[in-house]
Amino acid sequence: MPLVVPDLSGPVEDVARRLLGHRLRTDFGGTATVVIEEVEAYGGVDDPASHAYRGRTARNASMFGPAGTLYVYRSYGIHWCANVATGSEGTGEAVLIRGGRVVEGMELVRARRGRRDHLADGPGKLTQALGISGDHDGTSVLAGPVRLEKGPAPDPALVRRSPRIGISREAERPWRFVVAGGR
DNA sequence: CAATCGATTGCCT
DNA sequence: GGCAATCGATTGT
Repeated sequence: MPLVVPDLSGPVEDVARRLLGHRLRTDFGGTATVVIEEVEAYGGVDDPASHAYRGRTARNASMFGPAGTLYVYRSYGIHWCANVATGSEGTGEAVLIRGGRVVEGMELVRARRGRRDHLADGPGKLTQALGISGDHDGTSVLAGPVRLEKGPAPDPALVRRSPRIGISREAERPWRFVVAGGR
């Protein structure tokens, strides 16, 4: 019997890479699904680039939840960014879902985004495409309303690894994974 | 209590 | 390629 639930155990950078090819889906107001093509891993209190670095706070509490807990935070006062907590409860490790390709609910996504392309090729764009907001912070991607589902892993030859984007500290840690042809 | 600054995006030149 | 938009958690006085 194959595992039907995403495996979120193990080192966070391994989980991040594993999430490539998985799907993120929402059903409210219509169904929209994105295949994940870009992710970044963030560690817990030992990772200076992570929101969890300074310990548990009101904002980042979801990062410290059990694996599968959705951590949604506001970025630049405008956008929402979605992460999935991984590892053991209390570690603060999470994977930032940075980008993907819309495979279901195309017209719904286009309406939400107000444009016909570049629908989910960035963390803020992806959350807008799926209708994810702070309301979903703390929910589990294993139970919905925002669900993570297993999908076929991409060709390993197409997976690129690079430093994380948009951060000032510990920028050299190569914990960003992208499927080539994506961003 | 006031100041600071993003794990970004989209429109401008 | 440059930069404004926008807001709340975090940090400083």
